[in-house]
Amino acid sequence: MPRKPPSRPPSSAVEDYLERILDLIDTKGYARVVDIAKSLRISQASVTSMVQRLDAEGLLHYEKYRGLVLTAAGEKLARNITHRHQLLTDFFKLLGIDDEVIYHDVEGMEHHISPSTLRALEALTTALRRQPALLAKVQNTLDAH
Amino acid sequence: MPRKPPSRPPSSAVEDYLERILDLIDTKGYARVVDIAKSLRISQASVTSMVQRLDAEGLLHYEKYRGLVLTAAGEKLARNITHRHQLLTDFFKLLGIDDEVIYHDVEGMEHHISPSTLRALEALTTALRRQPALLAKVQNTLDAH
DNA sequence: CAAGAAACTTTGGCGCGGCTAACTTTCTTC
DNA sequence: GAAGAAAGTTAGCCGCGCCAAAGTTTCTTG
Repeated sequence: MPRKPPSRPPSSAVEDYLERILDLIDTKGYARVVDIAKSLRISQASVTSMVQRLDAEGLLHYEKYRGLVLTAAGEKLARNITHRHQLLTDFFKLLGIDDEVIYHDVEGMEHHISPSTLRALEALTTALRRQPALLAKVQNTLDAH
Repeated sequence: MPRKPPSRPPSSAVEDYLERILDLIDTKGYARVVDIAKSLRISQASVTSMVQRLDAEGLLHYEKYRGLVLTAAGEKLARNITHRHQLLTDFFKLLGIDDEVIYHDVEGMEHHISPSTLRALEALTTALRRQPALLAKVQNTLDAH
């Protein structure tokens, strides 16, 4: 059995990179340094060094000048992150929050939600979808400033 | 009129400090460096330098070796932060999430919630309090793993 | 296939927010 | 009021995650 390095939980930055990389792969078939950089609005230099780090951590395979692919562990992690992002977005969408605001808030909050909190929000979202009257009430409260 | 420095929005660290400082003042009457340090589980040295910075930003008055008091601006900001923290805690409490988890999650998320999202959560919390049946349903879903 | 363009990497640097160690000031206690 | 304890400060350092500038590799195109 290969020895696992101690590995602390992924930082917010690591989660952001994985999320974008998976999205690029799912939509374009591959993830280039230049695209990751544009997507995250950071420099290519920053992307290169993070990609090297993610390779060292076993989350992706990186070949200098040639590109990268997620490992099984990296893809699994990335899918969890994406799922969490989607659940949060769905929940706030249900509350009628503006898309721009949702994007901003989810981007910041997603890294700090525990699995159990996420499950609770998921259950709540499901329950609320069946209570449009309640949601309408919330909207009224908000519209009344 | 004094010229306002450009001043970016407060960092998460700044918000954490203000939150603890206000809490100490409200409960003990004053906030000493040593207490802030214990409360945030960081060194006194770190607190000293942050306090100097908060003074420079006009959020508190600091007198070397003698202590500190919040300015009007600092207290107002701190109360907003505390209010936000409390709303989030109340909301998750309603969902039946474990206290430890709430504490952890709120600590991380609170810095990333827009006012409009906060208002929506507040309205939702109010509406949900009147729907114990719905909340029970959420609990059932969660208990069923 | 040569040469310019585009992509990528390396190097060195910076700000933030922490730290320890050493020092100074203030408080306490006898 | 002297001396030790406690609180506070300063100096110097570190890791993270970003950057610009310069160098290297790969792609494109006439």
